[in-house]
Amino acid sequence: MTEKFEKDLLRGSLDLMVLSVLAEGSQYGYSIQKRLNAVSLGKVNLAAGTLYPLLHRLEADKLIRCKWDDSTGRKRKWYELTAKGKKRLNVQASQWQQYAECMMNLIDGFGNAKHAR
Amino acid sequence: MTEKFEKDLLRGSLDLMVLSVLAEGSQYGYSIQKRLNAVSLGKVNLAAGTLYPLLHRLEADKLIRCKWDDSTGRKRKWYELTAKGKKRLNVQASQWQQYAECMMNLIDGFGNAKHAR
DNA sequence: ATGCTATGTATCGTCGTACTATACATAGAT
DNA sequence: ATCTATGTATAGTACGACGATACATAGCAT
Repeated sequence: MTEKFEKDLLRGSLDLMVLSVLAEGSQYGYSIQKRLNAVSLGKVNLAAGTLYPLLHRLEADKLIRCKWDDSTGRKRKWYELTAKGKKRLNVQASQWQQYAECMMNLIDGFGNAKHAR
Repeated sequence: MTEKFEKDLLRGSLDLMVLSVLAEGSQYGYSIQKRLNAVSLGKVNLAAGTLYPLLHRLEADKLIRCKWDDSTGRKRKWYELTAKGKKRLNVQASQWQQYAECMMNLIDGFGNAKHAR
């Protein structure tokens, strides 16, 4: 049974996750949600009440821009990265990797699969 | 100039960090603060207002236990992991590693040192 | 002696964000 | 006709990291 990550684990990296997904190409809210769920093997399952405010925040910060499209039957709000958003993605990703390296050093030896079972 | 990590990045992993440090041996608050600062190359610099409530929380959850010691001149509150704390450390570390793997897949290609400079 | 810095622990109020619950609407399937 | 999946949205809540503040002592410099 795949369990969700503890919510606070994701805190601070959800923005980065969404920006990363959008870097693969334009998406709308619901598809971002499904995509994150897929790449995380079910462990990231954003509630709508998390995702949409987050998208609105990114948009307010000019990191993404959107346009409505109802030409395909469904009314969807498509998002894409702005130039500022791409820059932010690089900065955030870089910072996350430093953070990860730091954590790895700290927890090295604990929680390895072979010990945790 | 080394900059601190964004605070929200740490949220959800500070407990794990502190548990990891205590797994190296008993420490008191101030020394934990200094130790985290050292291993993170200055990027984790916990404010006292962050650390002490955190320690009290871990203690309330029986993950750590403490005893005062003023035999060395300084009055210090020494903390050590409980059995429950060690278990929690393994679980949290394992979960963090899964989270990290997931993030790596997502942000692979962004923020690499060679791209970010 | 006096002041400054580092050490050491503690609490309070604020802010941001992830969550649940709720709401609404349409498409497709049974 | 009803149920599920799709699709977007807001309101209220919970909680942790932070800055500000407080207090006390040790050691050092002037």
